[in-house]
Amino acid sequence: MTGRAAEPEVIWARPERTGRGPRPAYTRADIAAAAVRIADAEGLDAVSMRRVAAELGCGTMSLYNYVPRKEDLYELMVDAAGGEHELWEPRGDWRADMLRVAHRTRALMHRHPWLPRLMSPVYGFSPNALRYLEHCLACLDPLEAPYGTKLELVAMLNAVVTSFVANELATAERARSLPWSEEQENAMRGAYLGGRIATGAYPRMAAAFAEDPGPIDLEAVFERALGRVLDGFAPRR
Amino acid sequence: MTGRAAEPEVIWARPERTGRGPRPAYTRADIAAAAVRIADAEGLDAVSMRRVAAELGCGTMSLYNYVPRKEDLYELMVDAAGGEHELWEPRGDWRADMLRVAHRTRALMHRHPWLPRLMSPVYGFSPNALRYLEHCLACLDPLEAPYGTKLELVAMLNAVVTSFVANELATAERARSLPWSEEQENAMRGAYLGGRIATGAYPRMAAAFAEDPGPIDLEAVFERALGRVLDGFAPRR
DNA sequence: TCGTAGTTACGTACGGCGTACGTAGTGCGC
DNA sequence: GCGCACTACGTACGCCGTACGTAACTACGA
Repeated sequence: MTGRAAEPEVIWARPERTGRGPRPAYTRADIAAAAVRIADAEGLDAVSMRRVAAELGCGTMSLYNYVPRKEDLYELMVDAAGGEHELWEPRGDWRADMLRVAHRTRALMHRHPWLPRLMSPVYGFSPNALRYLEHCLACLDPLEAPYGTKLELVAMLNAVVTSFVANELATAERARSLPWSEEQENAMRGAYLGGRIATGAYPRMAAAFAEDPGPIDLEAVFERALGRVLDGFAPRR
Repeated sequence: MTGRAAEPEVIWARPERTGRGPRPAYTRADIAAAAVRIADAEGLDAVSMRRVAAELGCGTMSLYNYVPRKEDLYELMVDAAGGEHELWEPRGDWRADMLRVAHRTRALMHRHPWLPRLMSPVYGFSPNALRYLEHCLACLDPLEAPYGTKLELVAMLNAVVTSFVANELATAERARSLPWSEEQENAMRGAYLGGRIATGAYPRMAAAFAEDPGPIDLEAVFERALGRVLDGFAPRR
């Protein structure tokens, strides 16, 4: 063995306590909670090893006893958020159950607006992610399809929900790091877009914007999107 | 006017040349190309203002004459990549045309693996994004639906493609910043997952993994996903 | 025609980041 | 009860984005 720093590992496989040495002062849950608190209050970019350590009240480098790399801290955060997902006994209607899953996921992301950004496929197998996946599959028991198809359904639903919420939250989250307000940002991007469209170079875009001046009902758009995804998996008759 | 540093602006609205002062040494395209070259070769995290300036052969701070903030550099990159999208005259079959769009988008993301990470909804209105959108709408001319629905279709297709490719590339891109190889990473995550499943706590996951030992055909999965999205928008008969 | 305002170019510097490394103290397993 | 694996954490390094100041330069208004 040359250097042991480069040994691959998943944080979930590493035991929280090994027996030897002093009792650790914090649990993984403590650390995740601290990081989540910071991200909720000040945005994901405020989550640094130093900041989390300060929140916990310990030295910066002590954190590295619990979390080998910053990426693992992110994994902890995603898993902690996933733990808030309350599951239920499926009622036998897979469509209704999956709609419920999607709505809860959206609500979760509204509560933790940094979630979409961390929703990398890599973090897909944390303990709570496994719980969540198993629950989705349970909801899909009534659907007659191979598990492969069911996994594709879950993946697609998650993709659509994540993308939708990311869109919803985009400017709001962006505004955190900008030296001007969200309203200014929106006004300015709107003005620019209007100018571009007014050139006549994008006739269909122009028509699209001219089409319906009514306010967009995000809830309806979301519901429609979910319905379409699920329709794609309904057994043909 | 107090400070003019905080005036909101889109980089695309700012003229490349104002007339006064010395002739700029580079164009926006030069800068975008340099950044894209670095990201392609060394990963997105290697793209820093210093690195891009070095690639161009100018001082770090000179870059800020062209690009007010690093985020704008990202916008430039996304737009430059979008410029590679070759468009065509729609043939009248919106389904076939949208499939083609999706396949080209996927190919583009394979060529520029950092694209999914930058595919924030905020960058949605760069010049080439507008071109792309207009082209999608042109492809959708034969589809009898309001423009709102068509935009929803494009958004959903993009979400699915982006999520799919992000999944495809996940470990490969991740391996760039890890001190161990992609194979080690995969082996280790696989071993961990196998261990979790072997506990029996996730019976459906276990069944899913036991179901089909054959190799997954990514192309087929992709095609199926696209088909399902488009089905959701096909006019009911 | 010429002064000057608005540019470009870019060196220096600041505060922050992730984290490698070394040292000191602690408590379980042999 | 010895030793080792662990915890705690200060220091330091090399990055990062970027604010600011200075010098050279050019097109415009007088």
